[in-house]
Amino acid sequence: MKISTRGRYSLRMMLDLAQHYGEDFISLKDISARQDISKKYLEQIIPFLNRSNLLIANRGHMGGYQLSRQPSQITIFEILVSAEGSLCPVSCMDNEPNVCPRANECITLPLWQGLYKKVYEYLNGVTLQDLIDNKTEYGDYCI
Amino acid sequence: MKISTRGRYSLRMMLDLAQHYGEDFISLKDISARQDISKKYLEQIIPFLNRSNLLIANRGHMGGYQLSRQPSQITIFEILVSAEGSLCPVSCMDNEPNVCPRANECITLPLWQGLYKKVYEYLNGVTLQDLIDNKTEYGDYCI
DNA sequence: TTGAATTCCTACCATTTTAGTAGTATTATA
DNA sequence: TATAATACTACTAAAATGGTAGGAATTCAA
Repeated sequence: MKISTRGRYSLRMMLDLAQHYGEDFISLKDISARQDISKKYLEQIIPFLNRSNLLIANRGHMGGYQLSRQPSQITIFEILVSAEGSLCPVSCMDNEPNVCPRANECITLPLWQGLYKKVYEYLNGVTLQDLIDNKTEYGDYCI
Repeated sequence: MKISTRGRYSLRMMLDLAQHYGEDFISLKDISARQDISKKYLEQIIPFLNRSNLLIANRGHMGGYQLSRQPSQITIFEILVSAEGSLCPVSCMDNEPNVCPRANECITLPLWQGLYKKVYEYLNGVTLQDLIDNKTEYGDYCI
């Protein structure tokens, strides 16, 4: 039930790009230096975001990346799904529904669906801009 | 961001025990047969629940397990935390807070805290009895 | 008091996932 | 054409996941 580094690093990359939104293309070298994450690893992660059309990429000299939309138009849900794949809490919810033969009588499925709904609603309600503006609502919940 | 089989199997075990609450001790052999999960694997998983005082265990002939409380007094959150360890979405939230040196200026931490709050509130609001009664609120959310 | 049923404990193992590193090809621009 | 950047492919070490196996300890009933 953890977000992997792929998801966390992806979010930090996207936030870095959001904080430089409106400027020229931002290179992974710069992001790597600012975020202190190996550039080679960022190279490996960024295709997931690129495929989801969250970015505009430019190769070659002076190349790099830009957000394809304004930071206020990109939700955290989109980013994490792109980076991590499905955020469904159980894999039997992925792809087509009811792929599990027990789905109809499964007493736990409604629980997982309800949990997913909460996760979706929350993460889809927060944008990159919200995080930059520190607008996130949260409590002191830990452990 | 997936619940592992340890968490899912634990929940199914607890539900099985809940459905036989008030009866004698229930053996893993019976649970294994009903739930179609290897008894040997259940043996390995159940100590996590036992340590959290969710169960009463009895060894030997006619032994087995019982819930230590009524099904309406055991929340899904308790079960999953016992089985999976912390449900915090990022490991930097585990154990003592602010263990990460960047915690104070971390722009993403409030997001993870907010997400955890939602997960906690939801899973702590559902009991074993709720699942048995099919009282879970959920939507049609799936990828 | 012996045998069967059961939990409890420890060790082992194969597979998959995670978190990278490395090298090289490709592309764009100055 | 040199250079700076992405893009792609392959490799790898370590950890987590999802088990299996064997036997010790315990309890009860015949």
